Amino acid sequence: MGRGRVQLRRIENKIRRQVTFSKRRTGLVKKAQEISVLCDADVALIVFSPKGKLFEYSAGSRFGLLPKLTNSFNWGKW
Amino acid sequence: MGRGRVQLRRIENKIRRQVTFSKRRTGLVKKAQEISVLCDADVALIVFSPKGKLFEYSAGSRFGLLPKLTNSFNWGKW
DNA sequence: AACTATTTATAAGA
DNA sequence: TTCTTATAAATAGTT
Repeated sequence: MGRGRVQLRRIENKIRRQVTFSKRRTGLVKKAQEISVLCDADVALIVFSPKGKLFEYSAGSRFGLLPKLTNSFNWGKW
Repeated sequence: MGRGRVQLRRIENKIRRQVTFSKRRTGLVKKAQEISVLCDADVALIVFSPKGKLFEYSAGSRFGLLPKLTNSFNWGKW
């Protein structure tokens, strides 16, 4: 979507990669919210930016404790 | 996207809800794959259909063991 | 399951 | 980074 077609490979330019990450993370969370509401589905989404910053969204009783778990767990970088 | 605007609330018609779930689950996984590849991000997505069927996608070393964990864990319905 | 009109997401630019 | 805009992509309703 946008001015050009998407090539499905890592964006090498750091700035472009960060901008794309920011835009797509917003979109992905929105889609996760929508399917959970529209379809009454339990959804968990956890995303780490290339810099290691955590973003998440979850809905539904199965994932009630997930935010606490993800925040207390030491994910490290492996 | 489509012939009408989306109202962000539970789709009451069971058939329509299932069809929408199927379409949007596919789209959501695709988006998760794309951001992981394009932006070099670790991503975990876990979705339960209204019937309780598990769907998931994960990418990146932080989530290397996630498929095994999610499959062995008894999620139940709470 | 396919189709297609339309909405929505977003790539590039300002 | 926030807004705009042209265009690609997703999908709601239909067949």
